[in-house]
Amino acid sequence: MGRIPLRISGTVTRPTKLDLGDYLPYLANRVGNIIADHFGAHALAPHGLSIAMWRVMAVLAANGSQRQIDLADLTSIDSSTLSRMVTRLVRMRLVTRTRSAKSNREVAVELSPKGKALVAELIPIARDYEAIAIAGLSREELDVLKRCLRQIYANMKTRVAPDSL
Amino acid sequence: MGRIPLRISGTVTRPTKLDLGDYLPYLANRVGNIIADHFGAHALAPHGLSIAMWRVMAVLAANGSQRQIDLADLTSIDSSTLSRMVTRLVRMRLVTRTRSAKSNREVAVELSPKGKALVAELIPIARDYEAIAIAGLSREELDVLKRCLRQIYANMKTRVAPDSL
DNA sequence: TTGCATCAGTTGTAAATGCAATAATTAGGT
DNA sequence: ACCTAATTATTGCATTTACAACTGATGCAA
Repeated sequence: MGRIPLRISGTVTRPTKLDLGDYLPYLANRVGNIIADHFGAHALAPHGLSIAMWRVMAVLAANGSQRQIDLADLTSIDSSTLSRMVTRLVRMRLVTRTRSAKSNREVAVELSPKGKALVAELIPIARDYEAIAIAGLSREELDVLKRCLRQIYANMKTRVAPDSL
Repeated sequence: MGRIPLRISGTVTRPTKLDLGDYLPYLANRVGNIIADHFGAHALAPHGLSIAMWRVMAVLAANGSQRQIDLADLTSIDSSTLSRMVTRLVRMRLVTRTRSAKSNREVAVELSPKGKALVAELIPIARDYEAIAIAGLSREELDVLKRCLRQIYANMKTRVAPDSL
């Protein structure tokens, strides 16, 4: 993994600045957060939902009934946090939590009718925010952008979990 | 902001699923977080630093001495959180906090020599992680990617603060 | 100058988070 | 079948976080 120090007049020098405006992880994080913050403040907060809760509901809407551990994996939320979050969502009558049929230690989390209705209401708004975000980008640029992001995620994912090594 | 409902045989139907794998805010967030997590676990944790702390130090390295309120703005960290964080960084002898010369209510946060040394040590590692992330992307794709991310951020930024409106 | 608004930073407090430990169940090997 | 290991979810607890209230300092208008 060759970081090559530049050698100037016999002395090894390393750059001591990182131009954050050109640093990909920073750019990606910033973009992901600013969109989420706007959507959260305008669309989610009125319903008492956090961004994390929204992600859970979106995953449930897209993939159907899930075990908590799968939800945790798909949303990158710690399973203990998720457990308490599902409790809250159940209290809000947005999801149901039932013991799985085939395995008594598993739990099946599912959108309730009320949850489905709310997701259906929020999805177009989420799309609106995406549209605002990508304004001015061409179809081709957008394709490249998404493909690259998927590729990068795959690159990091195969690089094993962040805690191993 | 035209979300166009599709009208099928007289009934207005709205899509009730969001394909997260094709949804830009999700993709961006996921990418930003997975890189940060890897870097945090491998490079930062051994030094007792969180990702938020690293961002503060990177900003200080790039932009020099800053007031806390500016740091808060540049890093998107709440000013109260930042206040306590700077206290920790001072205790670790990585930054200094001195009363600003021209205004007795302001504070000037600056990297200490030890902080500078640590940043200089970490920057090449940060670059390594960026390199791992973008493996397989062409120069052109990378340019498009970064340009698009900058554009998107600008789009959202002009859209006023997330709490106004 | 005086009074008031604004600004930078800190602190109080309740809620949320993540790690570790635990309970409860299932899977696998011999 | 039996014992052990692995899996899933929950809870205890210390840390972290964000919002609000507050302190102190500065700016500004009359």
